[in-house]
Amino acid sequence: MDVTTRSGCPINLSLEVIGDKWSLLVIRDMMFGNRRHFRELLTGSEEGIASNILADRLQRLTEAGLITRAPDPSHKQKVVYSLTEASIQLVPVMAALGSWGRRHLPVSRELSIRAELLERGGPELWVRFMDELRELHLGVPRPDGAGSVLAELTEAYLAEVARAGA
Amino acid sequence: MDVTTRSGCPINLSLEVIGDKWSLLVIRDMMFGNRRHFRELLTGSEEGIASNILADRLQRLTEAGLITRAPDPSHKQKVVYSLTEASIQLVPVMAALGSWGRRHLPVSRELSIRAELLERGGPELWVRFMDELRELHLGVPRPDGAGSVLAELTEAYLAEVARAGA
DNA sequence: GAAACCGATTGTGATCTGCAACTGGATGGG
DNA sequence: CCCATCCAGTTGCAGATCACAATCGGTTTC
Repeated sequence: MDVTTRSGCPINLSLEVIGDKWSLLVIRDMMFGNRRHFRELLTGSEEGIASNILADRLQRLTEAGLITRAPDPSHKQKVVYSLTEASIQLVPVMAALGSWGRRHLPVSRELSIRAELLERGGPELWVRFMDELRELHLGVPRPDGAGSVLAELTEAYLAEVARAGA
Repeated sequence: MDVTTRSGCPINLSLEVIGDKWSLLVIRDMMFGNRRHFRELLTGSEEGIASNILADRLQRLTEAGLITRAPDPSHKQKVVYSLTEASIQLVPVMAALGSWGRRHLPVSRELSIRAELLERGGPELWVRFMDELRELHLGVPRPDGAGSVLAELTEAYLAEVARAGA
């Protein structure tokens, strides 16, 4: 659907796919929040995405190959969105962007704890996380006993929320 | 000027600053193309940025602290734009984005050679490059004998252009 | 003194965005 | 069966942002 390409530069092409204010947030919520349904993405968003924008981005990302869409067997009307290998490989981009934002922008403590852990964990942690995402979204089995990076990140986030809210 | 913040999430805040199709390209051209004047950025852009968009982005990025503006002593009307420490630290983001784009999008060989070198060089190369950018843009001296990453990248690019054009 | 160059600004339509209301169908409880 | 609720979106609309071309006043070059 991408008939007009401005240039063959990798950075430019990446921006043509994810260079807007919402696409990466949708992927972030699917990736770190494990949100898989339209409603979850719509109402769970910290930033308050509008339903038409969400619908548009889900469609665009699907066309770009960053997301797949499948009916939910448990509910005839529900749709399950999954990450693809391409979007799973955005983990390092997310980590870099999170590290940079954490360092240079007025982030909130609760929401930046995950970025901090991703930064401290480095590439080894990213790889573990990506393997977990492959299991969750692509059904690729992992060896037993592999811990859950997602759970670690979520726990750390909730602990920060509890501390702040106390 | 950023009165409305959608959330304190590092990724969201980063996107509010550089989450559009042009900002990162302007920084890319300053960073990898060493373009420092309005005209250089305007006419040297592979993607053909419009002058009003360029003016707007330069102003926005200046307000966001990613760019500084100074008169050019050699020409009363010229203005020199420089990267700041904040934008220099976008090097890892650029590298991650370049690696991802190179792997998943229809990039051209000439324009992706730099992304490939950045990926192969890894964080050690990025640090050397960032030191070089600090010297070029912030006037921070480096030890003598430190090679030029920028020159290496540019040479590799030109070699690819020559090969393709031959 | 004329031509070229400098960093922008202006005007114009086209596209994108945010917001609220709404759609047709599915589900669950009484 | 009935009705409230939930589901993934769609529609309409106003305002913001976008791309493109022409142009600005001033500076430098020849």
